[in-house]
Amino acid sequence: MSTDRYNARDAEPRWQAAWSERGIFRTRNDDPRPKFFVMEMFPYPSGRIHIGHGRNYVMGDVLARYKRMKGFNVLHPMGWDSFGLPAENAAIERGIHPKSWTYENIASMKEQLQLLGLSLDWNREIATCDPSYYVEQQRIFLDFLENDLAYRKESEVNWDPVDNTVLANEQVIEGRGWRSGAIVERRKLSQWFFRITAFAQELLDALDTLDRWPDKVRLMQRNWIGRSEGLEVLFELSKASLAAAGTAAVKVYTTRPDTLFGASFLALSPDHPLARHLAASRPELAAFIADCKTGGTSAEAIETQEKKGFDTGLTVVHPLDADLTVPVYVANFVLMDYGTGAIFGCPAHDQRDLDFARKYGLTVTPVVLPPDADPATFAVEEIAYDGEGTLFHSHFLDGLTIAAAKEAVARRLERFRVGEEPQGTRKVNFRLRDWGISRQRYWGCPIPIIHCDSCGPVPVPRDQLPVTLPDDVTFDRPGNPLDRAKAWRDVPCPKCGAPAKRETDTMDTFVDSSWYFLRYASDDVNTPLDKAAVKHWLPVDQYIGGIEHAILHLLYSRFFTRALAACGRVDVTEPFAGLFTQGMIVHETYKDPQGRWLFPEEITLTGPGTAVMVEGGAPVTVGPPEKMSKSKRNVVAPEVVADTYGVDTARWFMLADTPPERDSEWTQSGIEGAWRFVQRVWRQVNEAIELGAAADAAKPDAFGPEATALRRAAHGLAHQVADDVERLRFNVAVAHVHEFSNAFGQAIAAARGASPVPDDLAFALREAAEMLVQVVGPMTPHLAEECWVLLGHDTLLAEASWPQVDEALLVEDTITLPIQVNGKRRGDVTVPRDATPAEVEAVVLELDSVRKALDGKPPKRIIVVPQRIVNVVA
RNA sequence: GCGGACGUGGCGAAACUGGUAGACGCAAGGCACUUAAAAUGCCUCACCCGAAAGGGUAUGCGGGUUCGAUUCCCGCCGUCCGCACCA
Repeated sequence: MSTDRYNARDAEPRWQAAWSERGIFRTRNDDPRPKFFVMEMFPYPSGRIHIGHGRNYVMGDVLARYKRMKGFNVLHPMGWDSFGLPAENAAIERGIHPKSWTYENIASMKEQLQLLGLSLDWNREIATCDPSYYVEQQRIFLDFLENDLAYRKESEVNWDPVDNTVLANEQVIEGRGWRSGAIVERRKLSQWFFRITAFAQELLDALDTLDRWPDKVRLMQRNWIGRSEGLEVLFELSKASLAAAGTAAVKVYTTRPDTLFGASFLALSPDHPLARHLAASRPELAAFIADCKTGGTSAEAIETQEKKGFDTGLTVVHPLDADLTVPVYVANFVLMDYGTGAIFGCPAHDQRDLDFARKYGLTVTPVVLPPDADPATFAVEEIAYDGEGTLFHSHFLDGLTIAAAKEAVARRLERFRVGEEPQGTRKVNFRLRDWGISRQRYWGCPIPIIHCDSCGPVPVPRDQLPVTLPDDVTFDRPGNPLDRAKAWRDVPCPKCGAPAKRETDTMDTFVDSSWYFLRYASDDVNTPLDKAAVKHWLPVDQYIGGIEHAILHLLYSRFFTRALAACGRVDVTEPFAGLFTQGMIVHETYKDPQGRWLFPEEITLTGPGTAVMVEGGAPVTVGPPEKMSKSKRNVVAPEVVADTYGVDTARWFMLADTPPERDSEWTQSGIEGAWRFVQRVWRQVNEAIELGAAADAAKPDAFGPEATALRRAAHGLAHQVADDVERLRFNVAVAHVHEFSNAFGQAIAAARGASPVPDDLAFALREAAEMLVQVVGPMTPHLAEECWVLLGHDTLLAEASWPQVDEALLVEDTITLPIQVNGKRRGDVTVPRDATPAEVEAVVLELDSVRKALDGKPPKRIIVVPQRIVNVVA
């Protein structure tokens, strides 16, 4: 029997081959066991991966392997989010076709991923750029179209006037095109949209049912959907303004109808129809509107933009007091696509309105009086008041709370009429916008539409799907190659047969990832969306991925699932029952004296925060830990770790110490610690086999204290780690394994001292070794297989069960209670587990430390918390 | 600006629903084994006073509730994240 080192380099490929040969991770839909669907967010095949990419896959793998041991039919699939801009950039920069670039990357990344020993069902591997995948996406598009969930409308895009091309937001850098450097314009194009807003309320409400999602993510989605309740109010134009306006009234949206008596201006969006109407005959207004259009759409451009207004000279009548009129401005900060594109300004109670009023000399009338403020002297100067209070200066609202005033105004305006319409209408608004999916790009899923001059946009007949991307395209010029692919583009109209053109826009890649989890359910490539299989597998029991997808990907996926249900394609509404957002792996950064980034293997650490270069010994600037990235070179290649320490060491390290939702720092000493532990398990199992009972030894009738202690530790381990893994507390699971290993080591040392080893201890040693191996199986699967063989098994541990826990061993007969006097610990006492509080009290009062503290006086009170603590109040 | 989270030894952290603060690991120091080193095993390791026994102080800071607070409440300070002209 060998107690040499465990040779990961030899063992790991062997076991990976064994798993693969036996096909044990192949999942069948007709398996009768209860299902468990665990998946990690699929990667974009950008090229080589680094160890930082591996953390979420390892976490998912631990759960998948654990659930298999617990008797579940586990689905743990993998795929590639393989459409996207980087492939096109590679084509432009290096002349490689996006398709070859993508598939080459998939091949090498797959090899690297497989190195990690993940228990994936590669039979269900998908790539979103494969026609066998996107054919279904095109069908879904047509389903959405037929169910009024997809539509076409004009929308603004970033336009590069030099390259004559549309730019994605991330290609606009400081308002300029990333390649041409030209100032980006906003231009309107006809584009396809998915009607996610139809589900706004459902998507919001259902967040409450997602109790296994992080609160943070639910909150982010809630804010993103952004529901607000308010009132639409018609402001009639005053008589003098009617002719110029050419309309009878302007509709505004407000969430603060209570402050209506504080209104001092109305502001229209530059895109508001009335603003445009007026601009037609007023060049200075047209110029103002044009001026509003310059500048980027980015957040910081908007933030720094000065708030500007243009006085139209028109006035409107106050809806609650016909004697009052309010001036109408056009203002650059009013958005056309939220509410009605027009607002009323109440400067006293809205900071932005106040700034605007001060700038243009408008009146500021406070109408909400803060509690305890004096109505005679309260005034708003520089800071608007948006707190609670009661109404004043507000006629029939005076004295009401804000909530009551809102209600009173709504009731009154609902009864008033402007023409046929009620003057006020309660309205719920959402911040959420419909999802524009058109991208003027080549490397994406083609939109299955043909544009005909006489028939308009015509869906591609379903029997002609998929519309596949043409391979014969060039990237030597800016713009979308599909626009130039004449042979592909020019087709007859499916309806009338006249010459027509294909839609050359492709879908946003977020569409690809919005239903791939449904695709995994099917094990038949010809039925990519299999309703019965989806019903069987969905929802995903545990989804694991980065927090960066908290909003878009996860919201789009939720929408897609609901939309598909509305189309009758699936029976589920929420795709992900459990969500976990894992932290990143970070690593220190290193720079040479010239300021160039260095790879970790190019430096030698010489102390805390100091390092020198391996070659030449020049001093190295050590930077703080940051997300691993190729550009900063603070990356570690998985194959290097596998070669040096073995993959199990890397897996153990990734799970240890840091809570999985936090960022974890990759360090040399940390990985060495993990390596030592892997070796320790190997050694302990070997020693336990040597000292322990034979595999077929009968269980002794009785166990002495030493053997019992070890058995308690081993059964406690299996119990604890099961709980830890279920709750994804991998760092705590690792700590519990360490704790057990310490106890195991002591038992082994004790056994060494005995000769011969008593039967009960020998049995316990062997049992403990078995349990340890089973428990670490999900975390360090190769090591566990190797130990499993040593233990005499001819099966695979990957197919073994989780150890049976003897519940009786988890409870002790006696229990040690800490004793406090006045809340300070003054000792402890060991009592029978089932001792009554009175019995405990009696024992406690006899304690020297307690007597000393009481100093002969009777205690005021004794609190006995059974099986927890005793507190004596002196 | 709005919303949220977090703050515990030299470091990563643990502490279940208000009940022994610092489990477990890393680093550091000591000892054993060794010709020596590596590896391994054992021991020490929050801070202050003390030779020790023991005592005191400690979970960002200040209050509060409680027999008892890392945990609950209020106010500050700091760090991080999300949204951001949303009427």
